Amino acid sequence: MTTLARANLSTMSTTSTPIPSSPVLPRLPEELVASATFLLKRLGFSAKEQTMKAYEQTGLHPYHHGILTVLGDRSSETQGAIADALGYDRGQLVGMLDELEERGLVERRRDPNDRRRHIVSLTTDGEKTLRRLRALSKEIEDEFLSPLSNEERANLHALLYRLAEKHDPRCAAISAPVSPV
Amino acid sequence: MTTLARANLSTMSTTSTPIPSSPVLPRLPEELVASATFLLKRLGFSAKEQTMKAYEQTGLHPYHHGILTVLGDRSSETQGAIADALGYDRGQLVGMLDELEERGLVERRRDPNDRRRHIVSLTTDGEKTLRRLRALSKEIEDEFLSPLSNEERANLHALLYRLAEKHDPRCAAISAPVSPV
DNA sequence: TATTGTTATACTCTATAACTATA
DNA sequence: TATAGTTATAGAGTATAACAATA
Repeated sequence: MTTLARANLSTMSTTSTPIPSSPVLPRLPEELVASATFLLKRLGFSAKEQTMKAYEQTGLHPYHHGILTVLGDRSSETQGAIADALGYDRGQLVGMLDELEERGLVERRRDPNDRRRHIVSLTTDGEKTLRRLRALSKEIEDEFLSPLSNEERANLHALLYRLAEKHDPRCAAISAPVSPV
Repeated sequence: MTTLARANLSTMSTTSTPIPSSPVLPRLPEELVASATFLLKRLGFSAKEQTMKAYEQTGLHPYHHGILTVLGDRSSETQGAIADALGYDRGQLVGMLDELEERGLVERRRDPNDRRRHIVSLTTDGEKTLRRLRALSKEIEDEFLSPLSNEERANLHALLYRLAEKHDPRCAAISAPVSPV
């Protein structure tokens, strides 16, 4: 606002006649914006930022949501299976599960058949929290995709999915492709 | 909301999996893969990883490319303008420019009109390196988008750009002037 | 000896703010 | 006093490896 106007003025005053066509507005080189990969990286970062911001109110991180989702999907899993499914490091997962357990959202019990293993499952509170996080995620997604129509959103998803099949094989292990609108 | 067809396979109960190469790939919950935002975050990360990997051979980082591109586009800029254009932190930029300067790719000179400022520009070697990095980036992009046809790539880029206009205003069209409020 | 979960360590980013020299 | 560039530092995040219990 005022800082922009001031910067503009000072720049104009220091040089005699630079290029009058564009104002001094910080913009990315066209060349970079023309790259889909570049946009993908920037938007992925924006999406992550916005998601984390929105999750602050819950006291949980998006990766907590990931864990709860896996457990909601498969009812119970060993820690190793959870880590592998999400691509998390097993050592890191321990701390995340500690936090979820402290809040009473998941519980760990020893596998009687292999006492090295912990079998993790959702508590009732965990299921409730999962439903809340699902709703929150839907809000975030709706906001993030708001510039696009429903058809465009489906189109985008289909294209991203095609890329994910190749670059993020964990996404591709599902049998069927996306059904367009 | 179910844009994906139901996965018909349970975890490990199937023995007739037609894919012989990979054993049992741990998969993400369908619910997550169904989210375009989720895919965007994962793919953004993959793209970043692959780019950094490819840049290793050059001894430079992708953010170095960003800086060189800005300078190639605008011939010379102050450090603050470079940082603002790319969204980098000014403090961080100093170190990056040190590295580029040590390699003789850019040069800093004092602005005689305002001796606080450094005006940065490409050297001849810097221009050559920029051309090399452009070619490398093109290769990376081509590889990353390889599952898509040319038309699909253009389609994807258009959709991503629409999102970037909202979430990463630095990407917004050059022609769009700012209405001073 | 290999594997599951755990813990500790070290290294990379990033964000913040103090500092200088100019204005 | 405010700004451009520089430097230092602390915190988060991440990657790695050592470790105990069990197979």
